[in-house]
Amino acid sequence: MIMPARPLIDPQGATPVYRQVADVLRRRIASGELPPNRPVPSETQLEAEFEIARGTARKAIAVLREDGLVVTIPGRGTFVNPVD
Amino acid sequence: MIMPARPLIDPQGATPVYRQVADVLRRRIASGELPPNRPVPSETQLEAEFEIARGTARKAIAVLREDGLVVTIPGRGTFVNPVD
DNA sequence: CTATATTTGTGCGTATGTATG
DNA sequence: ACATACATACGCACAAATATA
Repeated sequence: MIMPARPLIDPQGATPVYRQVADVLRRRIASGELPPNRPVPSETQLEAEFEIARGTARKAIAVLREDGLVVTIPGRGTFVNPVD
Repeated sequence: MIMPARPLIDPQGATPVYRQVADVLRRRIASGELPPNRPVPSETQLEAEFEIARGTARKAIAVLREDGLVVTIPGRGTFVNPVD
């Protein structure tokens, strides 16, 4: 039996896992679940929640950063952008 | 001369270094060498003792924390759980 | 109150090895 | 060959919490 340990992610899907994770976070930002100036889950937390490798978590965050949705502050974390 | 700088750890072994370190600490807890409410060696100390990277030390501690053997307090340290 | 040291938290960058599509 | 992903491990820097001088 294959356990669907990752409800929101489809590892077999056409879109890469890191994009799927980025999309989930994007939705949380859009919905207000992750409000401006609040930290996005850390790489470690993303690892645990989505059961992904650290590199994949970082890649997901990088997507949001490139889209200007979040800003990363070294040593502190990644935060939802107040602008927009 | 090859220095056996890591007596208790085998970097080439089948089990990951962070698990081996966790096992060493687990034994120290079980034996009473690390009694309840006493601090486990800090990440820096584990780095020095086992000659590992800090990330590896953190992962070893994380294993013990997931097993409920220790509790970590930011800014203070990680302590052997009194329960059990 | 300030300053310093210690410890944990977080992130960045890199590297190696394995596996899959 | 290449991209994706996982797992492991190294090293470095900055931030925050705590404790102490």
